Amino acid sequence: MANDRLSRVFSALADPTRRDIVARLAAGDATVNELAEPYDVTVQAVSKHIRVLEDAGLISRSRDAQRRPCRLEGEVFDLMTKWIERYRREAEDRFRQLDAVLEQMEEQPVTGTPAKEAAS
Amino acid sequence: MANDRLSRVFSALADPTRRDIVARLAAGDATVNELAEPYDVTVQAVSKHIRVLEDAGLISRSRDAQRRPCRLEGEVFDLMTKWIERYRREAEDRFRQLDAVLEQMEEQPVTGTPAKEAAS
DNA sequence: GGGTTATTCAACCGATTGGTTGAAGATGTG
DNA sequence: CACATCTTCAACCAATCGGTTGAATAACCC
Repeated sequence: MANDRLSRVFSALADPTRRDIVARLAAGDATVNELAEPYDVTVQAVSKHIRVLEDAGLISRSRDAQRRPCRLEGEVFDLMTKWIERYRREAEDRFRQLDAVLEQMEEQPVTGTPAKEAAS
Repeated sequence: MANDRLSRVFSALADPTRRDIVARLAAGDATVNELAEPYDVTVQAVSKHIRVLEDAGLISRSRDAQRRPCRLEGEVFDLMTKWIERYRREAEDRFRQLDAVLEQMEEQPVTGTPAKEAAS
């Protein structure tokens, strides 16, 4: 369950260590060992984190001898942004609508029809 | 662990059912029962999902008799968008830089200084 | 007050997660 | 080839997660 792309991306970014790794990769490519260095967990744990980020499509990896340098992939961010912006906009639109309704109610207070719909 | 705001938000949105709930709330407020109706899980399960969304600050709730209508909160989206946009921009900048470097390498191929920095 | 409706609490369960240790691959270097 | 380095695989563990059922709250309606 929750195997779709968006779920994997959000799930990957739900961990602060992984977000930190993303942040550091934004400054430049790095190997597993380099990425693992600042944290006080084993390099295997970081390797797992990187796997999660890779599966989510947030990073890609090449090969340089024994090293597997990680690179941040910008594309996936669009996927998130699109989802987020869509619902944020709708929420804001609704907010503006509510404001309008409240304004009108002020001008011309309750007459009849007790308003009780909205969702259904 | 992973108790900071951003972690809670990303984690909340990592579940497709919860994203669906957010999507539906973008169209208008709704009660727990109304939200639970379309899914084939118990209302308790949905209640838990809503709790998670509320703890993440993605929704707020009021009271209407026994009902607890849920409303989408737009603000939190900004938090995500800011984080995302920041690193997306950096990734894209780096991408452009790389392009420039490759271009220059084409014009004037390898001379000396074997270039081996970038991350550290 | 008694019954109904809406929601949550509590305890439990199987799967997943983030971590560990230890061994195995993969690859350059003496 | 032997060895060191970088990375992953495998097995395990405690904690969390998404779900369940059953009981408890909360508020309305007759």
